[in-house]
Amino acid sequence: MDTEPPGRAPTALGDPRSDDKALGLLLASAHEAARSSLNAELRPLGIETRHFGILVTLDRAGPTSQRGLGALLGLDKSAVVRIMDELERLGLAVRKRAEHDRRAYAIELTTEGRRYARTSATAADEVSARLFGWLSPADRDRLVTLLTGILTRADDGSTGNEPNRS
Amino acid sequence: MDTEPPGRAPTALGDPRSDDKALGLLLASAHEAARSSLNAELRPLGIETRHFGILVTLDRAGPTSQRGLGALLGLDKSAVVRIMDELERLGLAVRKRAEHDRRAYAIELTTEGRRYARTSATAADEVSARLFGWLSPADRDRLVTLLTGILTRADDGSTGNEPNRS
DNA sequence: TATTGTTATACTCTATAACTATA
DNA sequence: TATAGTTATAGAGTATAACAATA
Repeated sequence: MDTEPPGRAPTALGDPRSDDKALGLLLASAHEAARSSLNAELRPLGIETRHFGILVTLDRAGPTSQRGLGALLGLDKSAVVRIMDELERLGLAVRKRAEHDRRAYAIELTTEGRRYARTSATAADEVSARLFGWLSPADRDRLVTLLTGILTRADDGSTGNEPNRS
Repeated sequence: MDTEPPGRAPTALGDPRSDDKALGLLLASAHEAARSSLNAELRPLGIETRHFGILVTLDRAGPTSQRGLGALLGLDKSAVVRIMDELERLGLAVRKRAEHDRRAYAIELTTEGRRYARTSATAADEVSARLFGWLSPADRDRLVTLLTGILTRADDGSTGNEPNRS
């Protein structure tokens, strides 16, 4: 018989269909669970979501500065430094100097890094298939529209707490 | 006709309508922006989202044990200890001993705590109106269904990876 | 033995400020 | 002056393990 969803109880504060606090909690839970799932899938590779994002971005966009990576992924520049330190120590990416601007880097994937980018993308696909695969194209489109609407409205009025406007 | 989404670039990794990684990033961004908005609104009261959740829950459910609060809000018991320390220091809640179980507390709001619970709920309503008020009942229903589906599918498979031997 | 709560610890994420070297 | 990157630091979220008192 149907028991309550285990562990987390997204409706604990009320019904998210009518209760804003419960809807916010549901949003938080879905995000946290999704990230946790991806981390679990990436664990055998020895990387986590933060590395994954940069690997995939570099594999896609080619050599990029740290600031560029931060802008693409919504990360602070200091966060990119830390993640890049880890990726270099893992031998997956290298900091080469940009030719035209000696302040900046042109971050490149190593051969191993490119392999990791693709292997981890495949691993991530398995998580995605489970989490998002059941969505019809219309469902998915709707979800993106709804989330984007919430995001832009939050960013509008959040007391000038602008994220990465650098 | 469509220009790029402002501020954060949730589509930086790709189009979330077709790219799973971008959809995950969008989910993260929406959550983070929502929490940030609520924190900004609660700041004048001197509390944050974590206190808000407990205040509202206590105001609604009446005296509750710490473990009960954690279960309702998806918080670890050690997290509840920390938040309760803060709420007691703020004079908003008190730890009374449960009558039937001398291990447990029956956490109660103070008069001031009840006032805070309602004032902060009103403040939260303003955030909610901006973030969620534009959703039609059908939109909202759909969003809840989609997020719940993602959450349960994530919780299903992500914890099975832990070896967790005894 | 199991559970409530406490403490210690640790890792992640986010954010800021101060600093360097270039531009 | 402004920008790319580095470093240090801090707060918040999440999690676990060890422990005392009680069930």
